[in-house]
Amino acid sequence: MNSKEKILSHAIALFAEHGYSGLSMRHLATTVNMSVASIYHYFPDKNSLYLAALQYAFSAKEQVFSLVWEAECNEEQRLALLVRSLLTSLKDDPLFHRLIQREVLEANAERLQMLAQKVFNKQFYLFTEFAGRLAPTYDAYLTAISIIDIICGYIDNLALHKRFPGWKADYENLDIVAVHLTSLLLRGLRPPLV
Amino acid sequence: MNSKEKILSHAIALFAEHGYSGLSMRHLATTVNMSVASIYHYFPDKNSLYLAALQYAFSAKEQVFSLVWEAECNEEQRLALLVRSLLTSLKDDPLFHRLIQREVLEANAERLQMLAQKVFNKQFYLFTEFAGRLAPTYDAYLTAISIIDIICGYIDNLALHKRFPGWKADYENLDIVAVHLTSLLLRGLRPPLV
DNA sequence: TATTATCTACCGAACGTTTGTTAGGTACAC
DNA sequence: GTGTACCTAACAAACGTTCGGTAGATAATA
Repeated sequence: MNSKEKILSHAIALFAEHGYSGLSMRHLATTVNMSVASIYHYFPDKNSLYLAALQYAFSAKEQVFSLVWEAECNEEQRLALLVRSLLTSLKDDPLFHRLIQREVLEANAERLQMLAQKVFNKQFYLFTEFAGRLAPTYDAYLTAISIIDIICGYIDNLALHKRFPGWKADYENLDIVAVHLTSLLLRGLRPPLV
Repeated sequence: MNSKEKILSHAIALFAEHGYSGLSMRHLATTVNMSVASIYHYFPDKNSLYLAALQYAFSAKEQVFSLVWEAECNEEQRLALLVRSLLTSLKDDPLFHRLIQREVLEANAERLQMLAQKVFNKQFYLFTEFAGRLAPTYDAYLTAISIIDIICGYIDNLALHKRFPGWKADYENLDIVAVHLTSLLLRGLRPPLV
C-alpha cells in the first residue's frame, strides 16, 4: 500500500468517526505518521481529500451484492440472502456504515447526486428489478426502498434500540434478525388477501 | 421568548444543520444578535449549551403520540394512524429529525443512554405494548423496532432515494407512502400462513 | 425620598490554541 | 538536472473562552 492509499484508508476511518469538521489535518497526519505538508503533496485541500476518501471507500463495496443477484434460487430465497448480506455487510463494516450515514445526513444536493448516480446507481437498478419479480403486485420502487429502509433502519438505530428496556442479546444475533425481517417482508409483499 | 430561549431555539436549528463542531459560538451569536460573551452569561460552555438545546428540543415532542395511543379504534387502524403520525412529524420538523439523526450517529454511550431513558423510554414502552396487541404471534420488541425502523428509515433516506432513477413525485406524498407502509406492515405482521 | 449597594443583562477586546494552508528546503531517484 | 517524496516552520484566520467593564433595574438603608 503506497502513501496515498495509506492516507485514504486512514482518512476513511477518521472521517467516519469524527465527521468532516471534527477531523483536523494534523490529527490525520499524526495517524498516518506523516507531516501535514506531505498530505498536501497528494491532495490539494481538505475537501478534495474527503471526496477522494469517499470514492475510495465506496469503490471497495461495488460488487458486494453480485453474489446475491447471481445466486441460482427462487426470488423468495434471494430475499433471504439479500437481507442477510445487507445486514452483515453494514454491521461488519461500521466505518463504511458510518461514512454513508454521515454522507446522507450532511451532504448537499450535489454530493447526494454523485452518491446516487456514481456509487449506488447500478445496485439500485438491480434492486428494483428484483423487487418487481418478487412482488409483481406492488410498485417496484416502493418495494425496493422499503426493503432497504427496514434493513438499514435496523442497523442505523441499533445502538439506540439496545438501550431500551426489554432488549435481549438475541436481537443482536443477525441470524435471528434476518429471519424475522425476511419473513415479515415475505408476508408483507404477498399479494393482498381479498 | 426570553434571551435564553432565543439562544436555545436558534442553537437547535444551527446544531442540526452544522453539527457540533461545525457550529461556532460566533456564528450562533451573530444569528441571535448578541455578543459571544452574552451567550456565556447563560451557558458555562459550548457542550452544556448543546445538551441544553437537545433537551429543549425533545421536551417539545414529549406528547406527540398521545393522540395515537388514546384514539378509540382497533389496533389495525391504530397502526395506520401511527405510521401517518410518525411520518408526518419527522418530515414536517426536519430540524428535530436531523438533531436525532446526528445524536444517534455521534453520541457516546452515556448520551445514548440518556436519550433512550429520559426521552424515548415511555413512548417506546407504549409502542411495544401496542406491538404485542397488534401482532401477538410475534416478538413484541422486534415488531416494535421493525415498525419504527421502516418508517424512520424511509424519512432518513428520502433525500438519497429521491436521486435514484425511477423516482416519482408520488413517493414524496405522505398519504401514498403511509398507505403503502401500513399495508405492508399489516400483511407482514399477520399470523404466518401454514 | 434620596442615596447607596447589589444584581442582571449585556458588550468589546483580548487570551492562548487550533485551524487549513503554504513557502522553502532536503534527500534521493532517474 | 529534473522530478518525486517528504520535511520544518511559519502564515493568517478562526476557534472556545475569559476579563473587565457599562447601563439599568431592583432592593436596602438613611
